Amino acid sequence: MHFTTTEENYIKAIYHLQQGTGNVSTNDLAAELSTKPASITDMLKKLTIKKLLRYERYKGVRLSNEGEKLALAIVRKHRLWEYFLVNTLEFGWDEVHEVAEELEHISSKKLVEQLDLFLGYPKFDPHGDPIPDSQGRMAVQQQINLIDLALDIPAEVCSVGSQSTELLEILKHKQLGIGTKLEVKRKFSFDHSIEIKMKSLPAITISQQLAQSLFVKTISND
Amino acid sequence: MHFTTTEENYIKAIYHLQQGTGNVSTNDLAAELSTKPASITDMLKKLTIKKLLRYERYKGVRLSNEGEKLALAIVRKHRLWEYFLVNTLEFGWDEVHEVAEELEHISSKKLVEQLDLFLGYPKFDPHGDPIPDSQGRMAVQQQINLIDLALDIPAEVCSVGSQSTELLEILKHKQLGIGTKLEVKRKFSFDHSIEIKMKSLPAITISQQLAQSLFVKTISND
DNA sequence: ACTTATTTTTAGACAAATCTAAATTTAAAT
DNA sequence: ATTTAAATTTAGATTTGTCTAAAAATAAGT
Ligand SMILES: [Mn+2]
Ligand SMILES: [Mn+2]
Ligand SMILES: [Mn+2]
Ligand SMILES: [Mn+2]
Repeated sequence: MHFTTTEENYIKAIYHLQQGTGNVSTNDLAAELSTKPASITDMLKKLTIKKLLRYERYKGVRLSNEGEKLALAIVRKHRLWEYFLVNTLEFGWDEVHEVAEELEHISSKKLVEQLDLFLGYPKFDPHGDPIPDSQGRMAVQQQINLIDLALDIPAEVCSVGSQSTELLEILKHKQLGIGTKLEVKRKFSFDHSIEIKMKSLPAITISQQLAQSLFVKTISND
Repeated sequence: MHFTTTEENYIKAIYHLQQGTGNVSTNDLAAELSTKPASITDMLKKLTIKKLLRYERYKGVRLSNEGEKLALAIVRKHRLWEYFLVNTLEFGWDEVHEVAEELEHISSKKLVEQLDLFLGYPKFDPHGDPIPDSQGRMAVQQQINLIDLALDIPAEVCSVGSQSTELLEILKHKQLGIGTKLEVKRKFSFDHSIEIKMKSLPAITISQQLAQSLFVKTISND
């Protein structure tokens, strides 16, 4: 079965948005793909007929097994090309995404496998995101301690180091929690406190102790 | 200015067909692109507005300077990618064309330049066709003596080693001339004669003397 | 529970690239 | 110079992916 670039972009967008457990909403997809909700609905119907996803009107959408297989193949290509661009062609890691958005749609199976071989079967792309292997399997996401996160890398809190009431209290007060997206802006060597920035909030400083109890993963905006 | 994959394919097809001096006909383009003449006419109008070609109805078409620049950029990408596939990813030279047909439309300028650098600025692709440099310049086509042409390589007669009446006579009789497309099928070590095959004609044998007076170039069906 | 707001879907339109069938222009043949 | 044939262009229709505006369904607020 062959799919258009547009169809593949929809499948990949759904894949990224469905990582939580819930269904993906039409509006979220429209935002992700920079189109209008009406266009999303049309395409969802089309992709449902092609058996790539399970969709019920007004109830959101999830990928079928078929769809997830396709999504992983595209993500695999995207991240392998990013690795190639950075490690072989000496691109900066901040300039590869756009190019990979095009390269991920090249269809040759042999190309992907030979590229993977040539690169030495890398496990993570330049942004720290895992590269699916030819079977769609990938290494578990690296969880980095927030204290070790490099400056200006978008990340998302994915686990906490303790369940204590005291930790919960301070997290609530600072508006931090599982899923919070942030970047580290400064690190102070005096007391190892760090300054972090969350979207649409002023930067705040958190202590070494607090930072050490938070684990983050780099964000796969790929 | 940005162009669609389809537009680029038209430009490249016109480039390949206009290598002689005449204008390119609608029918020839339709055959080359596997579309119908009516579709060609529509697209020619569109590309004329975009100043990529000079077209007058019923009179055929040629690329403008703009169009030729674009064509050379696409051919450059196509042949660089072919070189990459064969020399870096260990493809066979017979399995790269289809893939390069897709890769030639990736738009990143930096990608092409870095790829060229990585490959060491190759001058010819795996089929012997010259690779345009970043300015669109390319090495002159290798002219191989027919006696040295390897078996089963499609080639085209591009010059003769003498202007003698005698040579002309035998060429005419064997239906050989400038532009004749052929492949060498066998080489006989006894007298160094060779058996050649021209499309839609039975194979014929020509002498060492005749073969030595013909020069061919490998055919750029890219 | 009822009203309002938000989300989602439908209906109808549009641009890109293609096709078929018919009309027009150019070329070839008598 | 007509007639015939071939090449090319036009006219009208189709498919894909998108849009706007209006209708329908769901969620939120009181
Ligand atoms: Mn990316
Ligand atoms: Mn990435
Ligand atoms: Mn080729
Ligand atoms: Mn080639």
